Amino acid sequence: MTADPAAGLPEAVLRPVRGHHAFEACVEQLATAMRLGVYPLGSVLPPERELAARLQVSRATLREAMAALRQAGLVETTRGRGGGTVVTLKPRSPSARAAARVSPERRADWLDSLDFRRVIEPGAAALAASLPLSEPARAQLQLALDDVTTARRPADHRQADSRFHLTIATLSASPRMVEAVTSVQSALHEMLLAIPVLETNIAHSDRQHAAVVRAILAGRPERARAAMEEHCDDTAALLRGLVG
Amino acid sequence: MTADPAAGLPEAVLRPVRGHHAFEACVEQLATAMRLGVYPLGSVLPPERELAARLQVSRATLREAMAALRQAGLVETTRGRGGGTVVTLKPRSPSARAAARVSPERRADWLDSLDFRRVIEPGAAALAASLPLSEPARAQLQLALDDVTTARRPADHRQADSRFHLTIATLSASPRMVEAVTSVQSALHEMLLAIPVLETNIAHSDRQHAAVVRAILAGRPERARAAMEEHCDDTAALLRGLVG
DNA sequence: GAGTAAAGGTCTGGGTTCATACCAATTTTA
DNA sequence: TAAAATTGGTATGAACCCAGACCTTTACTC
Repeated sequence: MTADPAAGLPEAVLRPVRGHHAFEACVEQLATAMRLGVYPLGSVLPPERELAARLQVSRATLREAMAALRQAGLVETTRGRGGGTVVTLKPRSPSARAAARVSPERRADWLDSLDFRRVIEPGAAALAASLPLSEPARAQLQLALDDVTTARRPADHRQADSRFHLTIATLSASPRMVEAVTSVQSALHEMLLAIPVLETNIAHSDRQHAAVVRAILAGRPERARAAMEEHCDDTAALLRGLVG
Repeated sequence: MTADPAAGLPEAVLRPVRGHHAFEACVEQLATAMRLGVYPLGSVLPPERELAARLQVSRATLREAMAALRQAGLVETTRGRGGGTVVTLKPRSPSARAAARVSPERRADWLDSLDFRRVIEPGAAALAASLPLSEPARAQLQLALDDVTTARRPADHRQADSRFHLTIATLSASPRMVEAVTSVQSALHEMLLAIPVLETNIAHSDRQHAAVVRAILAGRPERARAAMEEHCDDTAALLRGLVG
């Protein structure tokens, strides 16, 4: 008799070993970073050699990605000292394009990201609240919150919101957490762009953001978690019906 | 004036674009699956073509990985119909090898995985508890629990434990969750092997496992989360000192 | 104005990976 | 016993990716 593989596990555990081609992955990462406002309109990307090192690809490959971004109009490049690549991607508002053209796989991934988010982001907030935060860190968090609340146009608000959530993740000081939140925010961003959503209740959302920040700064993990959970639940409720 | 990239975020968000060489990633995934008991000793792996499709690599690349596993003595292969690749890797007991030879990066990753685990596994348990589970799913969970409690040798217990946690993740029905738990369990497994740990308190651990299962089967998300959190905290407390 | 520094642009040789066939061994089945 | 089916084994040419060196443009410094 030979042993059986554990029922059901193999299918779930063995995953595609890498997304796609390296240069596509670079395009994806950089475009995501720009869309989420990590590199907002007008900011300048690091030099090619540095970016290549950070993404652990050769400069040749990174340059292919850059060429694609340039061609797509997301960035512009100038040569010479003091030159570099600046972001020209303007934050987009939610468009009226129907979500009908979305593939079932993507739709499933979106729904998954909502479930995952409800675990990961409250966890990140709680973790951040449980750590002793440096003064600069506290200031950074407060600044990220202010950016969200003062953003006027919806597109700017969207980017500031992503940055806010990413900032909390970085404060948790856990690389895996940052990666998870980045992934989730990217999916969220896609959903919000693809869905002709009623102007979300920004005031409501901002109150929840503020509550999360208060709890983190006060060092109250459970409270931070609960506040973020509520925030995720409200957002998810809004979206779940529209993509289902 | 040009916009600045959001302070601190770029460094955290831009991550290496892939784990380099596809065949190494395949080796890693397969070896992990075997070590964690997803494919226990004596089980037979899926045919090469199927594995290649699942990992989304070419068969040539997958075969390179297989050759490495074969050479390392983890698997054996026979040809012809009914042939295939069987697992020959015997589960290892925690060895007395000191953890001193571990690189600082790995050590940091280990500590990170403990923080991350405290968020992800309780979240997975809660999510699973919040879903209506099919009868086979309930049976699978119960079976996984029984495997842990009845395992005699420490090495078998270790594998059954990994399988138990992975099973909960799959019941949460979230691919991202499964991936996160797999990553965390892999790190945990490394730590437990590298550290000459006192025989952990298996009875205590089993009681906690049982509590988690009860909560999940009863459909009590908060209780499941709390039980799993306690379990993670206890394990982490044991490990944190030894690797720090 | 000459020189240096910092950035993007280009080239080359070699290793990896891919897709797609086709071959060989072995068991099942007709 | 012969044919079919399933599985691992092999081969080939194209596309991709890498490391490193070198060139060009531009701004700052002396």
